[in-house]
Amino acid sequence: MVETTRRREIEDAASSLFREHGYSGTSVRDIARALDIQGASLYAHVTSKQEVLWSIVERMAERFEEAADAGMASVGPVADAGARLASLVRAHVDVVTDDIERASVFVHEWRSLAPDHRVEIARRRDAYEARFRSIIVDGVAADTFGPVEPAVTAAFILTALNGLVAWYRPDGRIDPADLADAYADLILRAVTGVPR
Amino acid sequence: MVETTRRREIEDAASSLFREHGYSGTSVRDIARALDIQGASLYAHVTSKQEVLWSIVERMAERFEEAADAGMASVGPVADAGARLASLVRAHVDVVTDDIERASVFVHEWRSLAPDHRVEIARRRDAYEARFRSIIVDGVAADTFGPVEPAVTAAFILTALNGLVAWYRPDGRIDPADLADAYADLILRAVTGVPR
DNA sequence: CTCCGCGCCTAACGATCGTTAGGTAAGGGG
DNA sequence: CCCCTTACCTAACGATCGTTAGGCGCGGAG
Repeated sequence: MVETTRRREIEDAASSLFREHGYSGTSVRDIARALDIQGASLYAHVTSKQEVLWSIVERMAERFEEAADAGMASVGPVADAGARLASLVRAHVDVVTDDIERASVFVHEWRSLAPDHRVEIARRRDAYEARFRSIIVDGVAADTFGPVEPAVTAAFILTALNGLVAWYRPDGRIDPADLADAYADLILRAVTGVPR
Repeated sequence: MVETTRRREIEDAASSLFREHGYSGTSVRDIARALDIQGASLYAHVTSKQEVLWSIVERMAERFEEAADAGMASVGPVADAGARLASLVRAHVDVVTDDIERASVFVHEWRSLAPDHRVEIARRRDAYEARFRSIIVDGVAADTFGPVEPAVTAAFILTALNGLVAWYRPDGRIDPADLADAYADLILRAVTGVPR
C-alpha cells in the first residue's frame, strides 16, 4: 500500500476511532463513515483492517525509537545518568504530545495485533524499556541515583509516561514543553531525590 | 441478579478475558467456553454482557474507594501531607495487586460501559483523583512538598499507579508489600525530594 | 475524441454477534 | 411419588462483522 493523501486520512480517522472505541470496537464501516464513503470503498486503499492498525502502531514504534536515539545523541554518551534519563523522558513526552491519538493507539491497541506483529512490538518495547533500565543501573552504581530497583523503577517511569495518553488534551491550556519539564522533574526527583 | 458461586465464576472468567482481549473483543460464547457451557446458558445467570462488565467495574470502584477511606482513617486527618499521600498510594497498590485482572478491567474497560454508567464512573474517578490533588495542594502550601503543579502531579501519580496493571504479575518473584513500599518511595521523592 | 485508471458505488458472501424461546435432566422437599 | 427449582441444552432470530466482486463516472494523457 503506497502512501497517498487518502491513505493518511484513513489512518487519521482510524486512529481517532481506535483510540475511543478500541480496535475490536471499531468497524470498517465506522472508519468509512468518518470519511463519508462506504465501508467497502476503503478496500481500494487498504488491504485489511488489521493492516491499518499495524501501519499506525509500527510507525509510532519507529517514532519513539527515533526520538530516543536523537535524545541520546544530543546529550552525548558520556553525560551522567540524570541528564540521559531526562533526555529520554523529554523525547517520550514530545512524541506523545505531538500525536496523542496515534500514541494512544500504540500504547493500548498493540494487543489486537496479529501474533507475529504482536511479538515484534513486544520485543521492541522490551528493548525500549531496557534503555531506561540500563541508565538506572548506571545511576545507582555511580550513586547519582538512590538505591532503587532498576526493573521496578523503569516500569514505573514508562507506565507513568504512557499514562499521558489517558489525560493529556492537546487543546488544553498546558504547554507541551512545560509538561515535558514537569515530568522530567518529577521523574528525576523520584530516582535522585533525598527527602527534604 | 443474586450472588451465587456460578455467578462469581462467570465474572472471574469474564475479567480474565476482558483483560486479555477487551470487552468488544470478548464474545459471550468466549466466556461460556471458559466455563464449558453454551453461550446461551450464561443468560440463566446474567441479564446481559454489559451487566457483567458493570458488575466488575462497579465492585472495583467500590474497592478502591473503601481502601482509600481505610488508608485515610488509619493515618488520621491531622497527619502531614507526605504520610497521607503514602497511605493513599499503598492502598491503591494493595487493591491492584490483590486482584490484578479485575483492576485491569476497571482501568481500561470503563470506556465500554453504557453512557449512564460511564458517566458515573468518570465522576467517581474524578472524586478519587481529587483526593490526591487536595493532599498535594496541602503539601505545597505547607512546603512539605516542592512547588509542583497539583493537577499534573496528581495525574502523574494516578496513571503511574494504574500502570501497574500493565506489568505486575502476581506469580512473579516480587512481593506486593515491597512493591507498595517501592512505589510509595518513588512517589514521595517525586513530590518532596530535593536533588542530591 | 478516446482510453485508462483512480475513486467510489451497490450487492452480496459466510461468519459471528448478543439475545430469546422453549425444552430436558437431575435432585431435594412435601 | 410428585413437584419445583436449578442448571443446562438446542435452535433460532435479526443485526452486524470483514471482505470480495463487479460496475460506473470522471479527469487527465495520448
